[in-house]
Amino acid sequence: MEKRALIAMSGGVDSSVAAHLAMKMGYSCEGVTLKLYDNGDIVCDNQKTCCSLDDIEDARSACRRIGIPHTVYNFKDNFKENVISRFIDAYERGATPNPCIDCNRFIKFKELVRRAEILSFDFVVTGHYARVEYDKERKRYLLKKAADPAKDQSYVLYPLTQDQLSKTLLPLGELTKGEVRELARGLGLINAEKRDSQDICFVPNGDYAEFIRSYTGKSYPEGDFVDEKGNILGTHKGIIHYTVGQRKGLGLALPAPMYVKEKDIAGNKVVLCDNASLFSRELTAKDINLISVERIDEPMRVCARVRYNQKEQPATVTQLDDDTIKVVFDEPQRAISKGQAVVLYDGDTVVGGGTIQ
RNA sequence: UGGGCUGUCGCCAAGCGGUAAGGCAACGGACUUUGACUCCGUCACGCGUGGGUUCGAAUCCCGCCAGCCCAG
Repeated sequence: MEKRALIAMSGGVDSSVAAHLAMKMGYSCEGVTLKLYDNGDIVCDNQKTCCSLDDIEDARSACRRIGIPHTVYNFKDNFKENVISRFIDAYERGATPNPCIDCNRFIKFKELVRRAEILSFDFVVTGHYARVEYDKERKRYLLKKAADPAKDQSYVLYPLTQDQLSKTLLPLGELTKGEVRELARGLGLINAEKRDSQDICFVPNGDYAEFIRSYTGKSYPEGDFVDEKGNILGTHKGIIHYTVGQRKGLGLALPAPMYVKEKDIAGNKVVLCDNASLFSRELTAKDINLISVERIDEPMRVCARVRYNQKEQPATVTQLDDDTIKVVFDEPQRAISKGQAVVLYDGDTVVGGGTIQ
């Protein structure tokens, strides 16, 4: 019997080509676009979103071109609860969230996979640049980097569980972005030249602090910028405007550039320092997910990324308990930020990852 | 009121007679399915103000204004 695949289609080139490739692989395919929010809910002044009405139309158009049915699932409530709320909570706690990872973890690979099962699909397909393989010896599904190192997105997929990986197909893993666009052109897809998405999808204008303010209706009071000794350097615009390692937007004219070292939520202070003081060697991460191994029993040599698009850095990881790991880098890392993900690699294989504390 | 010092881009600051360095900030762009970082570009026809000297002044001279310090 023909296996059925549900393609998560954003309206962009990548997922459209992924749909085509899934077809070619012989699956019975159906495209779905997730409605994650209403444009009226967000501050929207242009079309740079990944889930706007136009994008749904683009996805529908691509499906028609490819010759598969297209539907729209309403995930608005789920998105609000698991992505937007967590995003805001993180900023209010002084952390720096990565909503794309939450969206993958809670929406695309959890709720969508669950819905797919109910509707008796065998697989969920996405346009992520990464690879899933089954390792017979270890009897585990592995998540690996994409063949195109420039577009690799394995970092944002580290939360995938064995069960989710077993039901996930990532057809773009072996391709470069150029090849994907070439395929799209050949297929006559209208989004072949559509620009890559960027910024937070629900904050298309990039002003996330303004988004939080208008979304919550709260005000985030001004406070002091202080140096590491506690000297007051100036006044900040409200603590949610800043993130660790940030330089721009402080508005302070000091002899040398200053960066955000940490945020003191209780004191409503933003602590500033010079670049050199931003480096540290270790971190702990919670809420972990391990992929290539069941558990890290002994200190393990890995390469780790502390943010998206960072070159991996050699480190040693130890597991402290079921949900906590500690990572010690060979060299100090710049601006390790609470709320961001640390992802561990063994060569091209994702060992696992967690949320930096 | 006497004496001294200072006044150059939003902030700091070079310049000391030859046609306005630099840093910080800001703004714009590149990069980027997160926030950041980074990179590139822009940013004083004018140097408190009014005169004067000079081929030529932010740079020299005089007056005025403003600020700071000391003395009453």
